Parts: sequence; structure tokens; C-alpha cells
Amino acid sequence: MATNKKEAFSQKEQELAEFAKAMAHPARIAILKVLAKHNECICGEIVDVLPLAQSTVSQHLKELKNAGLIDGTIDGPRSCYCINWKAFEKFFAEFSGLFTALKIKNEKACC
Amino acid sequence: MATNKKEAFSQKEQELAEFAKAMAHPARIAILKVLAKHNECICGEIVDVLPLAQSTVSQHLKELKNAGLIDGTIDGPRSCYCINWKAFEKFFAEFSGLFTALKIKNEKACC
DNA sequence: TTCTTTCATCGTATATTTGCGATATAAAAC
DNA sequence: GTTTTATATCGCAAATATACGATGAAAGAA
Repeated sequence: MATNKKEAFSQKEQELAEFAKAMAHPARIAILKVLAKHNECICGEIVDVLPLAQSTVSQHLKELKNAGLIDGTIDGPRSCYCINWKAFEKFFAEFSGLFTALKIKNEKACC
Repeated sequence: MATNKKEAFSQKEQELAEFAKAMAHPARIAILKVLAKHNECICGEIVDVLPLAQSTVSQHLKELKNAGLIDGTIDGPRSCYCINWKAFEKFFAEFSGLFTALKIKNEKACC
């Protein structure tokens, strides 16, 4: 039984995991790359670049948005997405803070 | 049909996604934290700390090992795990390289 | 040899993710 | 008004992930 035990972990652990999960698919990495490359916000260009159907891309965009990695506004038939650098940096700092801080004191490998 | 389209993406995108996936669960974040905190390699102590069954923890350890984030050696009844800092750094640099480099030229938000 | 301890792996059930086609929606073009 | 264009959402099927108990394996203790 896959009874969800995620709540049993700390808030921070869950947040980090959520962030990682949002990036845990090549399609979403590719989307982030496209969004980062273009200065202006991209809509359906992503669909042209990716080897996926429009509905699938839209779903991935939704997940990235839910995770807070990107911002998006819907303007009728046209939508506008862009990377949420602030959120990105926050999580990124949390990651490195968690591990690089600990890394200093035990550099030696043991296995 | 969830026909796996992951191969349609670049090697680097897949690697980054694999790395992210390995961290995409609070239990695995927690395991990494425990391994990082203890200078020596940990075996069953992780099971005591986490709110999960031994078999589940072992499975998470296996995934982390497969992803290359930790090293592990089995010494009969006792096993020894520790963080693979080299691999960790490599991926971490790849992440930041991918995004922070791009961040410089388009700091302005558009949405 | 026969326990005991420590862990990995197998089998299973359930939950979540992934992907697509079909359909809805909403503004602009006609 | 109708049509077109761009995107979101729904519903479904297949794949993966999550979790556990049961069992297996391997080394040391009795």
C-alpha cells in the first residue's frame, strides 16, 4: 500500500523534494532551457521545439507553474510564461546550503 | 499511452532530470542529510531515524546509489553508505551552469 | 552447527506520472 | 455573427514510483 508518508518529513525536506520533482523530467528541463534562452516570454514555441503533443507540454508547464519555478499569465488565446528567478534562486540556495555546508567538515570519503 | 519519450531529449537533459529525480522524495533528502551529518558511513541508523520500514529505506538507498549520489559497499551483514561528493558537485555545477549563466542576460521579468 | 543480526531483494497493492486525443475556452480576425 | 488561432482541461491507458511484509543471504556469536 503506497500510503503517502510524505507528511512524516519536515517542511523543508518536502519543499526541496517538490522542487526537485518539478525538474525530474527531461521535458521540463528542456522547457526551462527554452524559457531561459528567450528574453521574451514564450507561448507555443515550446511545443514546436519539444517532441511532445501540445496538451502534454501544457501539462508540464502547469506542473512547473504549480511548483513555482515559472510564472504564467493567460491572455485569451495567447499565454506568457517565464522563469521565476526569485523562486529558483531561493530553492537553489537552500539546496547548496543544505549540502555544501555539511561538505566542508567531512570531505574525506569513507566507502 | 505513456510511451516513454525520455530518449527524445538530449543526454544532458536526461542526466539532469535523473539527478533531480533522485532527490525528488523527502525520504531521500532526509537520507542524504543523515549521511552528510555523520562523518562515518551509516548503515541501519537511517532506518531508526526515518519513519519508514527497513525494506523501503533500502529501496531508497538503492535509487540514490543507482543515480550515483551515494556510494555503498556491502560487508556481509553490515553495509556502508556515504555521499559521493564528487558526483554531487558535478551535477550541481551543471545545474547552476545551465541556469545562472542564462540568468545574467535576462534578469528582467516579463510576466 | 545453529542462532542472531543486518541488510537486500521479491512479490504485491496502491498511488502517481506521463502522454495523447478530444474537447472546451477565449480573444482576435473575418 | 462565424472562423481561426492558441492554449487549457478532461478522460483515458500505460508506465513508474512508493510502501510494506515476507523471504533470502552472509557473516559473526552462541
